[in-house]
Amino acid sequence: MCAMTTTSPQGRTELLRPDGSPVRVLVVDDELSITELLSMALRYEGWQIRSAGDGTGAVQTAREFRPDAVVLDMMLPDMDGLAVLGRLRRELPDVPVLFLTAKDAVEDRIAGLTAGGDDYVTKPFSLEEVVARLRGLIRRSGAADRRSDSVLVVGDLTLDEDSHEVSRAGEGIHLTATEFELLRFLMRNPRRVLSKAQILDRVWSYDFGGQANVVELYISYLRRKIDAGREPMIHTRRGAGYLIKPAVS
Amino acid sequence: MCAMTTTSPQGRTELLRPDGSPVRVLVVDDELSITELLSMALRYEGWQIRSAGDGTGAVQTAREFRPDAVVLDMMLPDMDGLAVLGRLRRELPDVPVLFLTAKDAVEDRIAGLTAGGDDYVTKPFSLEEVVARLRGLIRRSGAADRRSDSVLVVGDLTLDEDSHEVSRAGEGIHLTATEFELLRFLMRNPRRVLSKAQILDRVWSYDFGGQANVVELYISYLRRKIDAGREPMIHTRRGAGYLIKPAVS
DNA sequence: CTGGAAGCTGTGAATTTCCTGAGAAACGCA
DNA sequence: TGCGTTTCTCAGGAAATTCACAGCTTCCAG
Repeated sequence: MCAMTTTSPQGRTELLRPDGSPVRVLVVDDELSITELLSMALRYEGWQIRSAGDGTGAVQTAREFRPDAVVLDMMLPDMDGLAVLGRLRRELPDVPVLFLTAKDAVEDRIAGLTAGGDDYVTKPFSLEEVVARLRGLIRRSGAADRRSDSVLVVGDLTLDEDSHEVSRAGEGIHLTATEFELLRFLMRNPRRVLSKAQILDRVWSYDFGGQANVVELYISYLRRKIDAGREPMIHTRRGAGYLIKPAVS
Repeated sequence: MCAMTTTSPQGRTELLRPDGSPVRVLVVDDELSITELLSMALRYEGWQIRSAGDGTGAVQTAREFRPDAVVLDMMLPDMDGLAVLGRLRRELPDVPVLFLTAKDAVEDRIAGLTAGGDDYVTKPFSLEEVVARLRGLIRRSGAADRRSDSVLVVGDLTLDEDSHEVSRAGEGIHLTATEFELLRFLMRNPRRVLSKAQILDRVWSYDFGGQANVVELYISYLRRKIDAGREPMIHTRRGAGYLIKPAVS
């Protein structure tokens, strides 16, 4: 009845640790709104989340929580991001870290860090991006059970999360970054109606304040590239949202 | 926490908690008429309901009531909706929340709310919509989730609440949003006569002031699409209402 | 058999929702 | 810096949906 399954609440396949327990992620940011937002979204992935508001708390929590991955803001009140990283590494030498950083402060410091297999996203980020990067990190770190499953397939449409390659019926399709994220979100929820609000919340960055019809616009772009001439896979449910499903159905 | 389903003697599927006790829902709104309306409708679902009129009361009640889901008006007298959400989350990190919000306030403030798996409906809402969304949230918040839970079946007629797809005898049928909600209401109460007043109260928003014969109209639409030629499933009980049941009977 | 009540449905108009072209602004890269 | 690409706003138009109205049919009581 309540047995552990490999199917997440969304009906997608879920990352699990080798022993079947949920993946653990530690979120470190001093802005409460950010930790809340991330905690929510990552819990929804079926992961176990703890959060900390500063470097000291992060190291402490890490020590007893033993996370499989850490989301770490580089800008913390009490400690420099690098210092936190150092101490984290002393506790958990192999844990992969996803850095959160301001847009402009990227190049200099992060570049070297990600060489070790870590990754980063810039603020403001989209949740799809964070989730995707985290999944990648966890998958590559070997903490998760199911390895090398980075390809989403819906009908004759495939999307590779690692190489960012998309093709339909074997034919390669070039997508822009936003188009790619939108399609990934759709494909991670096949045959499910996703409202424009859900899509906006998930695919666009959390501070996006624009018109909601960007979703319509990008759906329109995607259709041009994905459905173009062929049997349509992206469908509108008027008054409800959009969904993707195999063409033959 | 995980929800399971059982079938009541009336032939109606209801959500239950793992230990067999009824699902608990906390309703938070400052308008008494709204909390009353919702409490009534949700109790009718077989759920256990508590209500609160402000943020403080909501947090207090949540602490001891431990609800499985919360219906939360974004516009409360003492606290901002987001503030209430924050405190609720501290008490119950994983409880799903259904937000009630004014129609025009959608764009600005909802951003980010559906990201964590929460959902919202705009005022004025229809009860069917609230119930359906709540069922979805509760279902998805549980560890065990079977896809079939989202599919209603009556005879050879099926309705998928996730994909919003309807088919009879395997043949897909396109329904508009209102038709879909009406059919869902009928199918959730098979073999039961539903009066036009009941239907109006559940399927149309609570402030609907139009002609009562919209129900007849939409029943007519549905028949054209569902029964069209085939053995009829939607029946009129003159002077009483309508009911749906399997064709062979 | 008949009249009224209840229910059914065609017509059409108002409204909502969605799609998409055009162009401005922002971005990335050389 | 300059150029091509990407993102996004705006607005017009197309299409779908909702609903009122009114005439018609069906049912039933007397």
